[in-house]
Amino acid sequence: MARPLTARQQNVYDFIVKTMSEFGYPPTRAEIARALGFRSPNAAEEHLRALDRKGVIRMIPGTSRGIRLPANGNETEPAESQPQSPGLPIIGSVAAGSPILATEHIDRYCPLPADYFSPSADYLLRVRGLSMKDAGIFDGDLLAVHRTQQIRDGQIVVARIDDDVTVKRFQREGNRVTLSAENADFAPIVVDLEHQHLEIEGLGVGVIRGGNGSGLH
Amino acid sequence: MARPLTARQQNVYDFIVKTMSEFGYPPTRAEIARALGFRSPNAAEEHLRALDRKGVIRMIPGTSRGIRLPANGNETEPAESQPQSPGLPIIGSVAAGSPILATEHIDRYCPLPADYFSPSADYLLRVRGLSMKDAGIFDGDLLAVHRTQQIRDGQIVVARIDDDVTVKRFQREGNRVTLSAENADFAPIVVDLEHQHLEIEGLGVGVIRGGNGSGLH
DNA sequence: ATACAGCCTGGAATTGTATCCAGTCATTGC
DNA sequence: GCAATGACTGGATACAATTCCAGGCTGTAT
Repeated sequence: MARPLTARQQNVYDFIVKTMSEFGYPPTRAEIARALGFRSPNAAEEHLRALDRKGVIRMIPGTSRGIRLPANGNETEPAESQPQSPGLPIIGSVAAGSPILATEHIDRYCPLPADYFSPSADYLLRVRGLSMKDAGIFDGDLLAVHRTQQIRDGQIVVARIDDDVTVKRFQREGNRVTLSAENADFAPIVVDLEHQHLEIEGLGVGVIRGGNGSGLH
Repeated sequence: MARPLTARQQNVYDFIVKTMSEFGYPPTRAEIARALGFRSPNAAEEHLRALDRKGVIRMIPGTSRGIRLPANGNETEPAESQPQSPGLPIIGSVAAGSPILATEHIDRYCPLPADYFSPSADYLLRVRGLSMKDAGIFDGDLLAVHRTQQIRDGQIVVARIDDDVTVKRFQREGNRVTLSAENADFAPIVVDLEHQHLEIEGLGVGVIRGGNGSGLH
């Protein structure tokens, strides 16, 4: 399934979602063109065709405002869309192996909208151990993760090194990446990108503690 | 507010709701007429006017499919319950004076159900300062609070001493209560219940960090 | 080099839709 | 009896909206 929307296509899609949640009906070509600054409704039409081809919308021919959003992952506005999402999935623990993203392994949800965090959270990971205690992340906490590879220095990331998944603070100097724990008992991990493979699973965007009866200690 | 819809008006209204939940956009006059067996779109138009007059829909003039359902009761089958509470109120900051419980000072909500925590949370407080950093509560974090006076030793409480509100760990020995910060830079506060007044606002039951774009540091 | 997708302008044909006008028929309240 | 309201038919008009056609300009694959 080819799904990489271009930046412009994403703009159009976002405007459709926004319009539908705000007004209750989809926009016309002219409205899209006006909102995005096109001088021709045809520009909007072509973007709609592209979005339909990629499967994120469905066009109903010959119908005014004939745009549908198939059941799918969307975000932006909660507002009053009918499918009430179960919330953010809790997909596993860090330091207890690899988090598994398959739906069948998700047993719990935290009823928070994804866009409560910014950038928006894609899933939650339960953190094991105290390696990040000086960053305020304790054993049993849920870490909200935004799935991305774009990391800036000093941010907290979920990284995978040889099938080992950890939460660490990220620092890069040329080809050397340092993953630091926030706890004096743990030594930093230095990865040489030329010889070792480092995969970034995502960016830490939030922490939740005390949910599901785990309490506060 | 006169609101008794006639049977026919109810039919039209039901068809609008059904169409919107099924297709994602409202019907046209012609579609309503076809569905209800009218031979003229004008019949639908007049019903729409009546529904607009009675306030159950809103018509947007000059706009195709320009029908909106104002926030209101809906029915049929989409299994959509609207009594969606706004979530937990964020009622103020600790260490910046007294938290005010009046509704007019609540500007933000965290869209989490109260019973996500256990015992359930009644409100959220934004914590200022680092006095609880060793307990994983950092500056800017939201503390979920369960309003109660029943505290056990070692729990984290929101306490009020002479109009000063703080978050501390609670310890009681006879008539002497010790409120300890979780930070070596802060000295514990010892309260003699015979001479000083100590009011317990509630019990800390959870922590949320990173919401509302505050990010993770 | 050439082809192709993405992204856009400008114009125009055609159909979809909202909306008005003129009536008909029945029911209800005054 | 008469006005008011609800529930329509039938037809007409003007604008809203989709959709096609003919381009241009930028990249990135082949």
